[in-house]
Amino acid sequence: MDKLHKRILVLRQFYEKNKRLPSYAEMLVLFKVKSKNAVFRFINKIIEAGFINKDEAGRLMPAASLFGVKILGNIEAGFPTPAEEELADAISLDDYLIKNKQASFLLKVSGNSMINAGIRPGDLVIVERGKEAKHGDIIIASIDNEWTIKRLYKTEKKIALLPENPKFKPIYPKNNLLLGGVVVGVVRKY
Amino acid sequence: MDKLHKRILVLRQFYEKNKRLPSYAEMLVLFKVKSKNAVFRFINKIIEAGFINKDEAGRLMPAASLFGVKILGNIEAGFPTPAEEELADAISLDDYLIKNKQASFLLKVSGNSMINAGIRPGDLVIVERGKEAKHGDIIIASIDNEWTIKRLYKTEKKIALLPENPKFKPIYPKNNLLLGGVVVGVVRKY
DNA sequence: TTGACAAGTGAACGTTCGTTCACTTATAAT
DNA sequence: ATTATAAGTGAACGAACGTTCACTTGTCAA
Repeated sequence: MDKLHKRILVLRQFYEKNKRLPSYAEMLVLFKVKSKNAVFRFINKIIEAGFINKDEAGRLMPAASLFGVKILGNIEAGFPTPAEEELADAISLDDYLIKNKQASFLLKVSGNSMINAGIRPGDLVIVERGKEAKHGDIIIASIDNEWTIKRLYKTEKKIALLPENPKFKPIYPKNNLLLGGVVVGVVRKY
Repeated sequence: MDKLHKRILVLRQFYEKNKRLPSYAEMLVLFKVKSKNAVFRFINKIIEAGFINKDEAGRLMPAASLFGVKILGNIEAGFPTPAEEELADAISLDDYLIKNKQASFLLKVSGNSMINAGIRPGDLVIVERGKEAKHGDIIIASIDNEWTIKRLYKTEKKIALLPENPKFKPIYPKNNLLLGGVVVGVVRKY
C-alpha cells in the first residue's frame, strides 16, 4: 500500500471512530509529519483522489469513498478484481436504506411468518412510519393488541394481511387496521 | 415537537448532509438565534439529553442517537409506543453490519441459488475479504472463472459449495477453491 | 554528479473557533 | 403584580483553525 492510501486509511479509521475528520493539527500526529504545510498539501492530493471534498467555505467533508463501502458489482456476473477497485463507487448503508431517519426505526423479527419473502428470525426490518401502505407492501400492523409483520393485500373491496409462509393463516381485520409502518428494508448480520 | 427536539432534528439533518456537526456560528442560523451564548447553552442541554458528546478536547461529537436509527424492539413481542421512544437505543447500520470497512465490499445478488437462505435477487451482500471461511459460512467463490455465492461445506475430508435452492446442484471443486470472501451480512431495500 | 521535482520543516498570518462575561427580555408560577 | 427562572443579546477573550511563505531535505532520472 502506498503512502497515499495508508493515510487515507488512517483518515477513514479516525472518521469511523470520531464521526468527523481530524483537524490539521491532529493530522500531524496521524500522518507522522511535523509541519502543517505537509498536511495541507497532502490533503489536496486526497481531495484530487476524491476521498475528501471541500464545501463552499473551504471546510473538509468526507466523500462517500471515505465513509462508505465499496460496491464491486454483481455476483453471478463476475465482479471486479482488486486492480479495478480504486474506481469503485461507495455508499453508506444508512444513506442507501433509510430515506427518512427521523420517521424510521428498526425491529428485530422473531417469527417465521415471512420466511418466503426472505425475512427470517433475527433479521432487522427497517420500518418507516407515516408512509402510505400500498397493496403488496410489507407492513407492521397491530392485531388483537399484538404487533405483527405481514404483506398487505389491499383492493377497493377488501383488506387482508398475508403471511409468507403456508403454515400461517391470512388475517382479515374486522375493524380498521392499526398500521405501525411500512417495511422499507431488511438487514441481516451473520 | 418541543424546541429541544426541533433543534436536534435540525442538527441531525445538518449532520446527514454535511457529515459533520455545525460550528456555533453555523448554529446561529440553524437555531435562529443571534448570540453564540444562546447556542452554547443550548448545546449543553443537547449534551445532557445524550444526543451529542464531547471528547477529551471538548470537541463536539454526535452520539448514536443523533446519527443512528432507533431500535424499538421485537416484532411479534409487541414493540414500544412513541411515548417510550425517547429512551430507545440507536445504531448506525454501517457500524452494525460492517466490522472492517477497508476489507469489505458490496455485491448485488442476481441469481436464485441462495433463496432458501433468505438471499434474494437484488439483495446486496456484504462481503469481507481475508476472513477465515468456516463450515456453514456463506461465501463468494470463483468456479470456472465465474463468481458465485454458495454455502461452504467443509470437513477434514471434503469441500463442497452448496446452493440453498433444490433446483441447483452442489459444486465439488476439483482444484483449490478461489475464495472471494465471506458474506457477513445481507441488506434489502424495497 | 547534477538537476529537477516531490515532500517536509518551521514560522507567520488573519480568521474562526468555543467559551465567558454582564446584561436584557420572555415565560410562567405564586 | 411580583418574582424566579429560562432563554437570548452582544461584546470580549485566548486558543485553535487553515493557509501561505521561504527554506531544507529526500528521491530518482538524466
